[in-house]
Amino acid sequence: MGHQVDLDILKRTELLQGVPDAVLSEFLAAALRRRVAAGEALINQGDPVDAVFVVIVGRLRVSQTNSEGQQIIIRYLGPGQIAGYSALTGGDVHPGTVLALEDSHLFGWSSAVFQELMARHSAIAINVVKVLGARYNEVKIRLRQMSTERVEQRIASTVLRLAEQAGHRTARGIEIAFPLSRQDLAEMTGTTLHTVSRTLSAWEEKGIVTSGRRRVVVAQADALKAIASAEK
Amino acid sequence: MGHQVDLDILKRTELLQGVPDAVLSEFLAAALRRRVAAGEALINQGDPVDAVFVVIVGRLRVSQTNSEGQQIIIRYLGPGQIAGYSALTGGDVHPGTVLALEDSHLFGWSSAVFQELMARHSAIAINVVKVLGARYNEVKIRLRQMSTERVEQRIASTVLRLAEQAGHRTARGIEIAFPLSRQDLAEMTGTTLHTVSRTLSAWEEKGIVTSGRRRVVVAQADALKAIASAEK
DNA sequence: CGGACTTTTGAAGTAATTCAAGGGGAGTGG
DNA sequence: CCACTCCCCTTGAATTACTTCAAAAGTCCG
Repeated sequence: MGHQVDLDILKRTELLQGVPDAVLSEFLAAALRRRVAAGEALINQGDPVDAVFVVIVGRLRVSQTNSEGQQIIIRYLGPGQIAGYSALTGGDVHPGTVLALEDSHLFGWSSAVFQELMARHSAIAINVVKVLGARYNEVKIRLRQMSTERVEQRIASTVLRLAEQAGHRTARGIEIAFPLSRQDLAEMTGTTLHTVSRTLSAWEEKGIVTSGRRRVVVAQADALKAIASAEK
Repeated sequence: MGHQVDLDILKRTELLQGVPDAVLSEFLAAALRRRVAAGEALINQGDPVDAVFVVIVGRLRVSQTNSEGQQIIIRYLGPGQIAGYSALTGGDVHPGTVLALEDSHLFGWSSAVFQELMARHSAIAINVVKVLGARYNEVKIRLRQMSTERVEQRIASTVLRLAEQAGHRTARGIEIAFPLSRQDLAEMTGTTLHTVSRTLSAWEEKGIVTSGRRRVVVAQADALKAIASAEK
């Protein structure tokens, strides 16, 4: 892979967009490359923080597990996105697990290196502020949804969000581009796989979605929007 | 208020700690002062973002309301803490409301001024990253609690957290230093005031807490910890 | 002391979980 | 190529944690 190609990739990440080429070169020089096979963890919850990563190719899932072993899915990561924020914010252990769903390729920087780069280039720190602010707002909205909405609404918003983020137009509707089980949806919406299954079955009967083994296709996005906003 | 006194105040805020005096003077020179009376809003949800604030004196509550008018409490703010992040992260409207619970006094900076100061002093941007990272982690933990824990556990963790953040030792135990209604606790834990009332009554019977009109005193913090971690 | 707000508690109702059992699809190995 | 096995999904039935509805009893403040 050529230097210029790598620069172009970095330039499109949320972390480094709008940064001058000279600075990008510096980042590239300091970057370590990391490959993770599908099913392997890039970061394990509780691990000491040593580096921050940017996804180049692949898809990963960020989750958090409590002491009883119950897990929730925080978010999915795709190309251009940051994994392992704690190296930026000064945490000492990773608060969650980052698992590769597909074979993935990432650039990374050790905490110390990144902290130093961030101190020297405030544009980078400001990018981090923007990205973290966006994540913070997203999670606050999910918290509000968990507090005030019923399961069906939450599943509807979640499916819609995933269709937007990772949707793929097909003849039958918008297909979510990665394998998504009932259990996964349950861990995103704070319910059980049984309830998700019943809900999807009901929607399927009405023609709102088509779904199968780890696969969800949204046929009528507006119907889902109506459900999500409690217009029942 | 003297210049040096103001500097000492700024120095202790989460936003400006560890920053050289010269830079602090610059911030002070650019700061606007704002007073908000108890019961008044500093920021209203949906308002265009124009400034960011730091609490000097007082206590405020950050909440978010959905389209049905249901409200959740995101957090409480005390001296040294930031109100109105969106001016830092580049949002265009405020995602929540910040209401003064007591007469409060704040320093503020317009978005443009702060963005400029942050660009010139990466130490500030790095402080913001740290603070945002901490908030992000807190909200993720609350999201996990909302997803995986029952109401009683959530009320227990919330009361414990508040006792830690704003606790005041008294003869009867740790008293939460500000007025806290059943409704407030309900909006923090995603339940109803009825359930909170029943829960507190049950705890009171066991001697774990004492509580009254908008007042909560934790008598047995370890018992609450046991409940919070599902050791029943 | 009136009146507004907060809290309490019972009773009924319900959304969602838990328990339980079975079915189906995809991959594997004989 | 078929049978076996592992996942994942589905669906009923019973249970329950929590909400909703309703009414009354404090408590604080002007």
